[in-house]
Amino acid sequence: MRYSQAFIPTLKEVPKDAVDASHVLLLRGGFIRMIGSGIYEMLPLGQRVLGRVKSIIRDEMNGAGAQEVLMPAILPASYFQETGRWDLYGDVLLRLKDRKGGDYHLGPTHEEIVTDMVRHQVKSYRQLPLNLYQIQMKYRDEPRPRAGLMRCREFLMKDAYSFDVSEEKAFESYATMRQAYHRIFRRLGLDYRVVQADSGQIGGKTSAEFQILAQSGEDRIVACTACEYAANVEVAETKLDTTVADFSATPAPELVKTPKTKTIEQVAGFFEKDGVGPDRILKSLVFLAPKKPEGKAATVEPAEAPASDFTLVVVRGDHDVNEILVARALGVDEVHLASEADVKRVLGVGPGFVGPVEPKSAVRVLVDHAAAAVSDGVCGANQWDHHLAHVAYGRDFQGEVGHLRLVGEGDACPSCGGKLAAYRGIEGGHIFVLGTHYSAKMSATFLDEHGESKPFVMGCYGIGVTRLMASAIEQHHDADGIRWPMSIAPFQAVVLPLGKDDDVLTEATRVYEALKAAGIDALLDDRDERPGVKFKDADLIGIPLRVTIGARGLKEGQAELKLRAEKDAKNVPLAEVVDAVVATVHAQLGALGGPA
RNA sequence: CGGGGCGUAGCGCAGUUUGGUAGCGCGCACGGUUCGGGACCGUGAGGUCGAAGGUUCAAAUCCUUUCGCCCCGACCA
Repeated sequence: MRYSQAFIPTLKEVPKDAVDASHVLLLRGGFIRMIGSGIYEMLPLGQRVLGRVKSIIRDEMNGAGAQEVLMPAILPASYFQETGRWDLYGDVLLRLKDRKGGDYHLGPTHEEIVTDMVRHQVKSYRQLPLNLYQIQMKYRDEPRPRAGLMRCREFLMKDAYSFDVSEEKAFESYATMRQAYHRIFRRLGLDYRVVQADSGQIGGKTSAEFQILAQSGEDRIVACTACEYAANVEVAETKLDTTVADFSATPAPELVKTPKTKTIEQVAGFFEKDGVGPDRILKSLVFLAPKKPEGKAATVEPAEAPASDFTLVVVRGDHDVNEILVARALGVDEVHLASEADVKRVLGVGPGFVGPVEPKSAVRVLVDHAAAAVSDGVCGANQWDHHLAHVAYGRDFQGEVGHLRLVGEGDACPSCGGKLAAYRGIEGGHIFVLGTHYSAKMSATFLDEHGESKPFVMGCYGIGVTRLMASAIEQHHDADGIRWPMSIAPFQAVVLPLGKDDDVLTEATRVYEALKAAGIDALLDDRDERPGVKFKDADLIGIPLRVTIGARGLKEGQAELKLRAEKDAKNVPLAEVVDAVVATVHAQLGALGGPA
């Protein structure tokens, strides 16, 4: 491609709405443009990168035995109604009506549709296993789209679905996909971790997330520094210390006036003189967990919720409550932090002064192991502006003890006891064993070798394609711009002729043509621009290899070869520069584990 | 949905407090000089000031309503 004919609208200034590196650089580099909140169009450069990501995914999916299909983005309501997700999905589902008033929606994911496809066409165990995938736009009316391509309302997703005769076989399909995902993420040049995860609304019991490590990531994960254990903090475990407080030497509880000390920080500040840190403060949070009718969103008016719907959860001041674990302990789907008004109504005192010692109402009390181990703690006194010092679980308050907190940096690995390290991650892929969750609801069955009718055992496997494109930038950029991995760069090499000298342009064009002939995807910056502009643009859009040809070098028969990711350039005889580029491109692709 | 911020030329912004006929930088067009890290000089095109209503002799500016975007939180594959 000749730059003079290319549509690459780079920006010198940072668009004001962009914050994260990937967002800023995709906009500045002329890769994408926003059309509405969470809705973007791909400009030529973006489309090129996307094409490369897609082709790597296709390559590995096909290699793993999956077959590509394409399902509609616009779907009649009946399929999601069949499994109940028409109601469950709530506002996230983008709904529309056709001219006759019929209900439709844009597909947020396609389990129902693919299950329908298979139930109509597959009748025998002889036709299994089957793995079907598509790369297609997904639509979710996110409560808050953000960070450019990271969280969009329209986004490109690769979603695959496996169908097997048994749970055992389904796990084999799952393992195959897991391996394929490893190859895909590696070829994309991403630093990632596979972590245990919550299965969320999709359903199913076994799942793993492919988390791309990045400071800007929305997810928090922990990984063991000594073994393979890694998990999303939502489900992370730790080697539990189930020691219970030894209060034999603990003084009697003492009511202390603590005006205006509501937060842990303030309480710790107040009791600092007594040597009490956050790890000796008992934090009490009130959760509302109404049992909700099957398949319906919670309808209980908070103002009417009885005390029995509230739960007091006690954790150490330096710990955070894991709401998923609380919900699990209570046997409900989800819990919500109670409103301030509810807390006052039920416990007679506001947040900050609530405690587990003789609460005003008979609320259920759950105590985290670590909090139960505090032998001389401080907690809210259930009176305005008062805390209780010298309290201990077992003596001053009771409750059901369990694992309720978010695991974090420094906690003990549940599998080997080593130290866990905390990271932030971007969820790039998520793989699930679904079991018969969808097939049973949709009567999707086959006949096994005994002539018996059985539901398909399914798995599903997603990759956020557009999100991966942004993730790659989060991991590969510097102050000058993007540093694309060779495998997904919009061009593999850029040839920069400098100056107005006709001989320079002639020679640069010769090199460019030779690169193309050698199978290199090259860009020739033949624009009538000053050198600085060409350098800046090349760095910004992140082309991995740069061949610079100037008047001085040309006289000496030299070109300059520079890797975007490295600081220094080196001179290469013009006669050898094409070979050098070809060798470097192949070496880098090979290093990423792809075909060279 | 709660909190905060912002909508003025393609992009980034000033002007709003104290109403008076819309400005700067970049980009764009033309001419000239320049040419290895986003050059310089000159000329020029480009704006229903997010939208609607109101106050006023006069509204980007004041009042009301509304739409949109971003950030934090809630929520979320």
